[in-house]
Amino acid sequence: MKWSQTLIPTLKENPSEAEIESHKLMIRAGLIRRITAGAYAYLPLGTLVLNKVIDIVREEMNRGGAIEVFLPALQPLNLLEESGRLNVFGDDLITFEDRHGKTTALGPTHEEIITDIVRNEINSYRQLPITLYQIQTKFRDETRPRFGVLRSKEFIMKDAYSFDVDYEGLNRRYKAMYDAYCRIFDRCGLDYIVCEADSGAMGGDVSHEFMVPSHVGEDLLIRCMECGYSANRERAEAAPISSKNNATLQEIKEISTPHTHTIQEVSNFLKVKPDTLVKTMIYISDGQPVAVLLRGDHEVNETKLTKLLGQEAVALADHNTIEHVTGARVGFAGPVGLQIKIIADQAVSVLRNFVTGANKPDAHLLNVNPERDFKIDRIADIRYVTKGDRCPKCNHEIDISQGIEIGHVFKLGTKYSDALKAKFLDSNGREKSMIMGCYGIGVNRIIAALIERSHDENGIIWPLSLAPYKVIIIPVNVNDAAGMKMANQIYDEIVNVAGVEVLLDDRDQRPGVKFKDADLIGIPIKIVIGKKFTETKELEIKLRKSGETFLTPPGEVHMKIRELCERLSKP
RNA sequence: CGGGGCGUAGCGCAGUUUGGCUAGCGCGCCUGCCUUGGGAGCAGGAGGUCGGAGGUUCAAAUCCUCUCGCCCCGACCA
Repeated sequence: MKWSQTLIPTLKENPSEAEIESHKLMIRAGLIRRITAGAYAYLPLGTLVLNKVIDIVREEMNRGGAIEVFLPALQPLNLLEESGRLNVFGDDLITFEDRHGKTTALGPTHEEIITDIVRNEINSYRQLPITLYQIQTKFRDETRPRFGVLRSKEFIMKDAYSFDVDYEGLNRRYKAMYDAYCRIFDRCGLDYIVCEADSGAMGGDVSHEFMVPSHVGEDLLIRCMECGYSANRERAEAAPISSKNNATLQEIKEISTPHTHTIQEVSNFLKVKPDTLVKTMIYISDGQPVAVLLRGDHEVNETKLTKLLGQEAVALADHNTIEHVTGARVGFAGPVGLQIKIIADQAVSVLRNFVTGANKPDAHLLNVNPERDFKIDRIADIRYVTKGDRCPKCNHEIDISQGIEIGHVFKLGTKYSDALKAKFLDSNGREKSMIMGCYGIGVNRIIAALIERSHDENGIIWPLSLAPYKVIIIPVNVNDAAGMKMANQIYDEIVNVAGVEVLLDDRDQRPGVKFKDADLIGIPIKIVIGKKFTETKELEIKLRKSGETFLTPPGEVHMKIRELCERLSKP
């Protein structure tokens, strides 16, 4: 492609709309333009990169045994009602009314659609297993689109769904997809971490997230640098806190604490650290209030709590219920004297002589101790891991960092096949629910995540596999006939080499402009026809990433390019 | 949805507090000259309903009311 023939609108200055590097660079390099909040247009360069990613995803999904389909973005509400997810998605769902008054949604994901197809078309174990996937635009009315294509209202996703006759089959399918994901991200040149994740609103039991470590990531990664344990925030566990606390039990004492509602206020008022306080939170589970005890510096993990209580969801009790149950305003609840079930976090169970609310207005209790002063009904891990916690596997100190989620694989089990009655007859003629898995990749996010990890002060640094063009030819002076002739000759040669896309910067611009632009758009290999060519008839080949430079006679250029491409495509 | 900020030329911004504007600056764009190894120089030029609507005033980018859009923090988020 010749630069003058395409549209690559580069910008010298940073756009005011962008906050993070990848977003700034995608705009400056002319990959994307914002059309409205959370929706971006891909310009020619961005489209080329997008297609590179899609090609890789498609190849590896096919290799992993998945079969491509293409589902509609328009979805009827009744299927979402049937699966019970209409409420789950709530306001995130983008809907509209058609001319007949029927409400239709723009698909946020496609479990229901694919399950509907499969339940209609597959009836026998003989037709299973099967994994179907598509690459489609998804729509979610994000409360706050952010960071360019990292969180947008409209985004491209590769989503795959597997259907098996049993869990052994699901495990094989899961492994095949997991492996395909590794190949995809490897080929994209991404550094990624696989971490255990909770399956969240998707349902199901086991799941893994593929994360790219980045300080702009919106997810927290809990990792052990010693043994490799990694999990997301919802899922991560900490090693139990040692119970070797031999402190003598002190006498319980009530103390006046006017207007101290929060842990911080109590902590300041009593001049004690938050980790010697215990907070008592009243939750509603199955319609009944339960008390949840946490150390003052810890936060409740509602995902763990929900699972522990065996509920679909739990919620904090409202103020009236709290006052009714505890006899005091919010902020003064404590376990002593409570008539409801008490669940204590493991970290609380090993504390001695701690401070709690007194279940009276403006009062707290000092030197509270379990067993002596109240009874714990259940001890469990119900909190988020925090700094200072230790690895549950090897007890090394845990590391907490941020990451961008680029892929997620779930074992769904029968959540959707039960809800939507996707059943088959097994070899004994018995009807069974299909065992499902689902597997997603954020295609746009791969691009943004890659740029976050691979850029310098001059611009993007593409890996060969995603580069919109592998080679850029820069004739330093387009008015120099000999140089231009050579540029065109080299262009013709390389353009015919399979798989080596080349861009010829034929603009009548000063060399500085062309060099800056070439660096900005991140083309891996640069061929410069300038001073050296005039002097010695040699061409200069320079690598974007390392800055390495080679001088090559024109006759050997295409061999050299081949060689460099081979070298650069190795990890 | 709560809190904060911003809408002035394609992009980045000044001017708004204290009304006087025929609205300015840098980049980009167009023409010519000159220049050609890291975002050159000179000269000339085009480009604006100051987000929109209404109001106050002799006079509004500037003050008031409403409205639309965008960004940031939070809440939210397979």
